[in-house]
Amino acid sequence: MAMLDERRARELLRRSGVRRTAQRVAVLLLLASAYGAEEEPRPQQTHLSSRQIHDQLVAGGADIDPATVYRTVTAFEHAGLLHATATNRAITYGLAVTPHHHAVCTHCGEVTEISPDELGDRLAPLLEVTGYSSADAEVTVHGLCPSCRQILDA
Amino acid sequence: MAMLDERRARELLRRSGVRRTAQRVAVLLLLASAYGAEEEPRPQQTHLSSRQIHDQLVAGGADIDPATVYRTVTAFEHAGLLHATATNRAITYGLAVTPHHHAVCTHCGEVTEISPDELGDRLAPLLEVTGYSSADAEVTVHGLCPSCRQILDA
DNA sequence: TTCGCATTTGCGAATATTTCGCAAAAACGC
DNA sequence: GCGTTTTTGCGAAATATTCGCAAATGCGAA
Repeated sequence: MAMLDERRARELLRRSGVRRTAQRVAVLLLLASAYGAEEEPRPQQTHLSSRQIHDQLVAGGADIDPATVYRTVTAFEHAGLLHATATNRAITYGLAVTPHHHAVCTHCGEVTEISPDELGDRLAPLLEVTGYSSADAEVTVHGLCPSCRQILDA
Repeated sequence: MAMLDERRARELLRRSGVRRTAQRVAVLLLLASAYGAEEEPRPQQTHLSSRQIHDQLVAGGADIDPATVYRTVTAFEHAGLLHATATNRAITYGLAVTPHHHAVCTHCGEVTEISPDELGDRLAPLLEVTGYSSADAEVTVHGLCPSCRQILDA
């Protein structure tokens, strides 16, 4: 189900210059599994807050300290493994293994994934303007999702 | 210097269906002034955290409670006046009077503004994919800014 | 493998941050 | 102006985040 198995997770960490520890692998796998299959009408939560990460890991039987989660997401973000998004009033983290993109509704907070395929080369012109390289850039669209717009228009 | 004077701020609040109070006008003006002129080689900070907003207002002689700032940014964000971005480890807020766009460096946290003009119609095709309307959508690019990429490549 | 060094973890505690309830104050429509 | 509704400040509680340090772990070299 997950796009990332234990083996890949390990390699990813090594390549990213991050020491491989049980805790870090766990965080990585959890975030990977959050991506899961995408068959739901409304995508499930792909981004998790530090607290959610900790809670879910503990619920899954892992033994990890909250402080470690904080340190881990910080390290991961610096290594470019994660991507932080402001959702409602919390910072949530999503896997950034492959550049991918999001649309975040400013009203309901829902995060919709946009695959690079869907985006095609519509991104390149936009990046040109910024000087960022498309290799490691991600785009987040903030706005009203279609359903919230309907509600608010009423 | 600011793109927003007292008069405009008031009108903006009214149109947004937000009650006009001294505190809210102050927050709005502060964020507007954060935009300032854009002549610096490195853009100054255009997005502020709740704490920064409070500190700067107090430093400027205003009398406002931290709790009010929290409530205000929440209200503003809902009204579509602000836009939240995850920067480093904090949520920061920037004015969203006119849709505008950002590039956030995941390494140094710097936020670069992209004007709608610069973007031209490069945005529309991207929004098509999401179903979001271009009227109220903003784009944030996350990645390595050119200078951080150089540093990290070394 | 085993050893040694550098990094990471957990823990406990110190700090920050954010939310809440409530009474007083301020805004808005009439 | 007047009454109603919303917002504010305050104090306190609930959460969240960071820190220091000793023990544990990972990783490269021998």
